[in-house]
Amino acid sequence: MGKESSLAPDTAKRRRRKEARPAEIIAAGLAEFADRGFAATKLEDVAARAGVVKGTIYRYFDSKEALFEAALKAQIAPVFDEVLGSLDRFPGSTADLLRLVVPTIYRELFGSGIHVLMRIIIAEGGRFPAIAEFYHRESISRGKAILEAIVRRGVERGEFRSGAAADLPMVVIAPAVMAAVWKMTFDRFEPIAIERFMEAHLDLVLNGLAAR
Amino acid sequence: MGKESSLAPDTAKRRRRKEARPAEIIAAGLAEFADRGFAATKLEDVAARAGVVKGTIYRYFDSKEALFEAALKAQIAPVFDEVLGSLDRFPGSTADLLRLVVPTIYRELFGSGIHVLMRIIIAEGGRFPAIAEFYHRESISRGKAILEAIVRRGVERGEFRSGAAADLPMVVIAPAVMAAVWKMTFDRFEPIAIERFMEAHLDLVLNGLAAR
DNA sequence: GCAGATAATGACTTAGAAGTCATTTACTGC
DNA sequence: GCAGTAAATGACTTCTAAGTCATTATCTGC
Repeated sequence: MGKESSLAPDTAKRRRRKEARPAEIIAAGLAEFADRGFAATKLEDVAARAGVVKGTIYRYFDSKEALFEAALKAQIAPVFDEVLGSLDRFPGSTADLLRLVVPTIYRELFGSGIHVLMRIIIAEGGRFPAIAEFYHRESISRGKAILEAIVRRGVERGEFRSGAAADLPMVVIAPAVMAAVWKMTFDRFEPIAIERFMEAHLDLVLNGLAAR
Repeated sequence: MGKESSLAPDTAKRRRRKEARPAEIIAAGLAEFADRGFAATKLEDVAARAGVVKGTIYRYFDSKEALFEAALKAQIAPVFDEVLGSLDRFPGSTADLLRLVVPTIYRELFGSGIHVLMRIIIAEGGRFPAIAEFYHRESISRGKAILEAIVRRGVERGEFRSGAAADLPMVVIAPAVMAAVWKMTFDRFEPIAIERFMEAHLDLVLNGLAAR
């Protein structure tokens, strides 16, 4: 953090921090957008949360919309690519591979800010097609490719049945999506235990794909 | 949709239709709320769509929020109850029962306005907990009960394995939820074929639950 | 320690949408 | 047909939040 040569560590009220501001404003914006939606979010609130004043936001972003798009793009991190390559090298069964990958997805979904992102995409995707398209291209389609590769591996090695489910590997991850949706809608009224849910998910999927 | 017939002798510009207005305004409101969200929806637009003027809305609803709640409550129709009773009487296997019930759910989800409702609940649930709670109580928890009854039947008759998936029957319907979410976010960029998706869904679930 | 340069501020303007209400007009019973 | 009524209107007020900008305070190099 910045420092000052007075008594309290950070007394100056107008610290100039050109480098740090955008990221702080983006983080504040993302949080506000996530639980209010684009239209209901006030830049005044975003500013307050970021520890600045509304006018400051306009030094770094042209408009509310520009901040919105910047915030979402900053959050969409394609971490998938390396996984695809390492699939070939995995030594165990494909069931074990799924037992490794599925919990990773749950951790990503519920540990990081991704389900926050999901809510925004669902809520605002219609009005910001560019964002939905970007997210689809950068994250969703890659995740899908990985799933396809895994299921194909299982079929090729004779571990999984071929059939309708193997042809549309998306269904394999559906319970995780449902859990995320539940978390953001009904969890207050009827909480779900993610750990148990994930076990049920794996139980269903591994048995559903397994060759007889 | 309910528009005025411009040819017919319906020229009067201020028809008084006390009975029909509320339903028309609600329908218009639901449509606008669904693709704009609560905050971004303008009552002026709702009025235009309903063929009235903004002031008229206030004859029937106290506020934008009141209209919103009325619209959602009108759409939440608990059609589940009779199903629960008829489960006992179903003659076939539990797999066949699911092959009957799952397509019904897909038809409900995609044929009627339910996935529209879903989007609103996801987008605005945080700001309108009363609505989310109502929807959960009237629809979700009943659907869940039905699923539980079906899976229990399968286990009791020795058709389904008992295990993690059978203990949390929610996972069984997850792919339908995912399909609905997909429809409202990425379908423009990468359309999914609901029919094929449903087959993959049933394939995965029936095999995943089946006793060995 | 001084003089630019510019990050940050907060008071301001503006736009747009919620909500109000006096007036107009269609319908009703007589 | 007429008078009373209330449904519907549209012009109005009010309020809120986006976006602007002249001023102020902090930082930098000298």
